[in-house]
Amino acid sequence: MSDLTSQDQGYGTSARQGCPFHDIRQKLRRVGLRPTRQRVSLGWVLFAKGQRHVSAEMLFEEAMKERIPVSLATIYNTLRQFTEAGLLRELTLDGAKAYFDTADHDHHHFVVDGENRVIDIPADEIDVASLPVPPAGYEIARVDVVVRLRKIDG
Amino acid sequence: MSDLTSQDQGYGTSARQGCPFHDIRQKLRRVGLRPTRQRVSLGWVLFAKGQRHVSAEMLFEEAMKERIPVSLATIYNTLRQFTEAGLLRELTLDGAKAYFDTADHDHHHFVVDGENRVIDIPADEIDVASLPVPPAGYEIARVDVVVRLRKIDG
DNA sequence: TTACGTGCAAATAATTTGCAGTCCC
DNA sequence: GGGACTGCAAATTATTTGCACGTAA
Repeated sequence: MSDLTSQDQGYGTSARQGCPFHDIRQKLRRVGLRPTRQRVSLGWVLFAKGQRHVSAEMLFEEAMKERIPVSLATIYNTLRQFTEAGLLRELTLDGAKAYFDTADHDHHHFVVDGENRVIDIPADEIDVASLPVPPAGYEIARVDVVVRLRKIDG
Repeated sequence: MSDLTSQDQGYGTSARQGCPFHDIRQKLRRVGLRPTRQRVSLGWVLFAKGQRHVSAEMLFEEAMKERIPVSLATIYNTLRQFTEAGLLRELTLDGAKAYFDTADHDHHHFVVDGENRVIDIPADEIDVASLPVPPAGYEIARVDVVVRLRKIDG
């Protein structure tokens, strides 16, 4: 915020393959969020750089690595705002940490019991037949399937 | 612990319908947990009294209501131990709170977005066809389906 | 008896919030 | 310029832990 004023949009030219910054800005505007420097940068990490599952801490470290000046509080705010805007999905696993994944496709998740790792299950590899009837007054907003894995004894 | 010594096992005779305390003791012994006063009492609340989904806080309040002298730390310990023993299942939803449900049947869950409410989906009302192939070295331990509900706009 | 369990209070860990300064439109 | 956004640090919330005492086997 003080030592990076000259890197307003680029964070080094090598990171600009495909120049997705404009796309990110559009994406943010479309959901009513001001494309601020932090949001655009974090959006780039999440949507252009291929980070699919992150916790607040992971995104923070990723941002540090990319020389994106951002505070942890803003990471939390941004994850929340992106989630509320529908750009991300919260995925809460055992333990107290929340994970977020990019929400642009329909998929489910493998999670390994003790590990902090989440693996996508492509939508066509799983099939939920016969959804239950929701209680009166409610409709199904979405269905999350979490397939918990166990290391094969070895 | 000091004012309830005379209620060692009964907590009032009216609560003993069917006298499930012995069953609870057996259940605990079977999984290698000493049937202490607290564990038996909490087990009774969870398994005999029909409490199906609880958070630590809910179980604590329930225990207070039943005049079961138990500390919050013991609630946490007990929930953890029961879960490790396979008597309970942890169900982590959005937000920081963990929920636990009795694990003796195969079922999934409805959850309503903003509310602290969990509703069982009977196993026969949902059907996951075509499970995905787990990554090499792993096997599927269990599949959790969470159907998120939204109040029909009113 | 003796190891295991429990209660208390203090310690952690993740996340949120209040407020002063900053930036986008 | 003005309201939305960010950063910092302090506050909250859920949960864990260390240790002295109590209790089941």
